[in-house]
Amino acid sequence: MATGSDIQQRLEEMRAALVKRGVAITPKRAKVLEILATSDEHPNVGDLHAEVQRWHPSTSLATVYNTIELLKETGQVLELEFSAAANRYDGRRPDSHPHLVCLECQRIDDLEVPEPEGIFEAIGAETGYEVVRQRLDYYGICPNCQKKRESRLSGQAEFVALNDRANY
Amino acid sequence: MATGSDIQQRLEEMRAALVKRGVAITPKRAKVLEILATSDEHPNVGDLHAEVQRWHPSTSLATVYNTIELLKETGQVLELEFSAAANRYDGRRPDSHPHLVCLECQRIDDLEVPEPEGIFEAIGAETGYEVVRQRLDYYGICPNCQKKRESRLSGQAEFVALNDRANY
DNA sequence: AAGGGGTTTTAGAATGATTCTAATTTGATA
DNA sequence: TATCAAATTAGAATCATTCTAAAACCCCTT
Repeated sequence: MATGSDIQQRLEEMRAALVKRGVAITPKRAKVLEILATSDEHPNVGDLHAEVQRWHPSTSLATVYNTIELLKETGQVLELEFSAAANRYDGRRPDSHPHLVCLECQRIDDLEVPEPEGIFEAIGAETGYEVVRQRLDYYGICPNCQKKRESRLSGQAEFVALNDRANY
Repeated sequence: MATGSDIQQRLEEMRAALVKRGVAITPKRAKVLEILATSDEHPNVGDLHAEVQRWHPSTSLATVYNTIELLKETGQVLELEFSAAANRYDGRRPDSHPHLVCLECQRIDDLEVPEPEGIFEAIGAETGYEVVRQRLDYYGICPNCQKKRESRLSGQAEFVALNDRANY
């Protein structure tokens, strides 16, 4: 679990990276950084935009995209790409690490799985690729959505039958 | 390496799945299936469309999308999603398995990595998720693109210096 | 206090993959 | 040959993201 000082430290890293990159930490950018360093919900650009607007109502989408681009360039945010939905962002752990994705509510959780030591090198030796990062996601149904399913089913047995037949 | 009979078998599975699903195997659909069962290049919809058109010039994009949708529904094709580029499709191995993705030329190779036994269940027990599939991709530079890089560099040292300076 | 000059921000247009829609074509069957 | 559902089509719609050109902002110097 992230403590307050974890967050402060992460925020400081992000700021330092942008300063080194030569751009200003404007109030709107600072707010994007803060949300990313704080949130464990892997927000998308729309989420970030809405939240920044609570503090700086004139903020445009372009500013959020622009800030994220800067963070990506400096390796300070992990972008989780989706083709059927907006991309999601992880600012608390910008290194590539595994996630659990709920296919029903689109919730995304971090997953603690130790990386096999030297896996990039091993794959490189075998395939000739120079591996620089990975993506490992598990897709399924989160506990909340499982509960919702159960209560839907228990109350309405006749709908289950219909649903089963739909599988032909 | 895939033999002729591997491909025939795969093709037969696909056809059977669509028949069971209750739709016709039209000539255009048959061609999409054939390309998917044959190709190891993980084509995107545009690639498929262009190839089908060589045989059936009147084919529309919609037909390709529609056929892929049917294959997805019946678990007969693996969709590799990308947000910055068109999705890619693997019809030879429709089960989720690891890939190597070249960041430069977008080549995608299958990767043989044994799945840890019972990993879905283990993650489920730990997190409460009901895991149904995974995605594991390694991103890097393929051997071809590495060679191209080297020859670019060796011939043009002055450009290297310029490039290095661009990193500030 | 005013003016310059570069950076940041903005609104809206452009892009591009994918999905949708409504009309047309096809093909099997009677 | 007539019928009717399934398949196909062209083009419109959608939507996240990127691009563009103009406006706003900020710091520095005078």
